[in-house]
Amino acid sequence: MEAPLPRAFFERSAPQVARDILGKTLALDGVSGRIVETEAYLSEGDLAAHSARGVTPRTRVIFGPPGHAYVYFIYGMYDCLNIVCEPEGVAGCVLIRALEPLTGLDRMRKRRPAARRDEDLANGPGKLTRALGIKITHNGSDLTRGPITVHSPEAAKGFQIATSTRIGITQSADLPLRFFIKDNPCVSRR
DNA sequence: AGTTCGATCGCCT
DNA sequence: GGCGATCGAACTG
Repeated sequence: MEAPLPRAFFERSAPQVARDILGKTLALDGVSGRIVETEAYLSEGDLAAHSARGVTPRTRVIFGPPGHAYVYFIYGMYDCLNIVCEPEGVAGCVLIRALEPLTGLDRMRKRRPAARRDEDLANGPGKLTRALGIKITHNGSDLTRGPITVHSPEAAKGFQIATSTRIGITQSADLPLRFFIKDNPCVSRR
């Protein structure tokens, strides 16, 4: 596995990072997957962003330096992984919504017994954190140092990027900030 | 201190 | 397609 993506990769606008990170590899402790679906959350004019109402104990890391994990606990059961973007002091992050499993499938299956097919192991934001073992304790983790890392794949595959509105939000719901690899079977929704 | 509701998932009909 | 699980963050008073 090659070196993790450098901090400069993440020190850009959230929509830019959300597009460019498609096809990259997310890894933790030998378990990894190809990022096939993301959503961008903006620093300004985005009421759906957790950072929209300023710095709180929860949203603190979103305003911190880029390339760190923002992990939050939702619906009493699920952890969701975001990657902090933009220069330090500016909010903005990318929600990782789905992975195509690459390595460590046996461990993913143990952690996700409800998944009937391998495509279902990590095809949702709550599913992929469970499949990889990502929890709230990883909040603030530096992705350029690990243990959670993002890499360019050894051999890049060609793919088309599709865009849509974001899933599961009620405010700022019309912004086209969801990005996914077209026709990939591990995307959470068409 | 109490209330509301959520960037979800899986099971039920 | 609908809904319950399950609990913390944020807001109200």
